[in-house]
Amino acid sequence: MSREQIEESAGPGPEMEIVHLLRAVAVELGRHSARFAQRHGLHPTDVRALIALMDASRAGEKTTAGRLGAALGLNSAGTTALVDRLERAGHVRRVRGAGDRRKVVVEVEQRAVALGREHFGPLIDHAVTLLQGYDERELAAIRGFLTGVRDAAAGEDE
Amino acid sequence: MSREQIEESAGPGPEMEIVHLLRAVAVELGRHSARFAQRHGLHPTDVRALIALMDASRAGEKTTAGRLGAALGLNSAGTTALVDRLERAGHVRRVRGAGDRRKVVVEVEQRAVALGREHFGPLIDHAVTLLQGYDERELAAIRGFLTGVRDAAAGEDE
DNA sequence: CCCTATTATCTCGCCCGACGAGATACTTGT
DNA sequence: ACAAGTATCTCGTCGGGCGAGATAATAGGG
Repeated sequence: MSREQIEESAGPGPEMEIVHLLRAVAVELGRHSARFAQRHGLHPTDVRALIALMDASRAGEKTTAGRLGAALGLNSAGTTALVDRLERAGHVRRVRGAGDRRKVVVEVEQRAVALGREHFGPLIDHAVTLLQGYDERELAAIRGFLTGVRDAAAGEDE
Repeated sequence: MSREQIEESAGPGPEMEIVHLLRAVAVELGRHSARFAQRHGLHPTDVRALIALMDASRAGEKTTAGRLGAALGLNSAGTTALVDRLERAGHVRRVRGAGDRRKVVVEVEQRAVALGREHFGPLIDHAVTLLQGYDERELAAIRGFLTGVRDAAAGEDE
C-alpha cells in the first residue's frame, strides 16, 4: 500500500477534505431537490424527469416517452405511469409524434419551468455570485476538477 | 432586471457553465451510488444508510436506529425495515444499548466497509490525484466554491 | 419504592411507485 | 399487402415507506 493510499483511508489530508466536501455538496443538492419535490407533491423520480426534460429542451431536443424512461432507468410501464402523474399534475403534456405517430413527445409546461426557476433560482444566483469572485485561473481549476470528477464517475465502469 | 440576471437565465455565461457542471457532477455521483446499490442488491436508501453509518463511525460516534432513521427522513416503521434488510444482508448488526437498553446501536460490518472501499476507492483516488495537480490558491478556490454552495443548498430555506 | 409519563423500537395493515409480461398501434422492409 | 419490428400502454404483482398502535425500558413525582 502506497503512502498516498494510507493517507486517503486513515487521515484527513487536504485532498480528502475536498473530496468529502464534494460529497457533502452532492448530498445537499439532493436534499434541496427533495424539498422541491415534497413542496409540490412530487416524487424524486418526477423531479429527475423534469430536469432531464428541461435539459433536453435547452439543448433544443424533443424528448419522447421512451427516451425519458431510458434516461431515468425506468421500464415502459413505469415510464407511462410517470408521464401520467406529471400530466395529471399539469407539469407536462403528451404530443403525438408528428413524423412517427407511434411516438409520444413529452413537452414541459411553462408553469413547471417557472416553478423550477422559483425554487432553484436563488441557489443558482448564489453560486454565480460566488464564481464572480474568482479570477480566470481559479475558475479554470474549479472547472477542471469538476469535469474530471464528472467524467470519472460517469465512465468508471461498463 | 440587471445585466447579470439576463445572462444567467438567457445565455450560457462562464459562470452558468460551471453551475451546470456542478449539477452534472451531482447527477453522476448519484448514478455511481446507484450502480453500487444495484450491484449488491441494495436500494438507494440502504446505500445512504451505510454512508451515514460510516460517516458517524469515522467521527467516532455510535448510531442508534432512531438517529439513523432521522438522518434519512424515515419514520420508525421504515427504519426497522431498513435495519432488517441491512442486517439480513450481513452489512450491519444490531447491538442492544449498553447503558439504555431501549436503544439499538447499529454497527457496520467490516465486510460492508470493504465493499464500499472497493467500489468508491478508484473514484476517490482519481479525485485526489486531480487535486494534487493544483497549487494552494487553486485548492482554496475549489474549497471555497464547494463550501459556499453546500451552505447555500443546506440553509436556503426553513 | 410504586405508578405514571416518556422514550426507543417494533408490528400490522395500507398505499403507491416500479417491475415483468403481454396487448395495442403504428411503421418499415420485402 | 403482409410479416417483422418498434413505441407506448394495460394489467397483475412486489416491496419500500407511512400511520397507528403495541411493547419494552427509563425517568420522575409522591
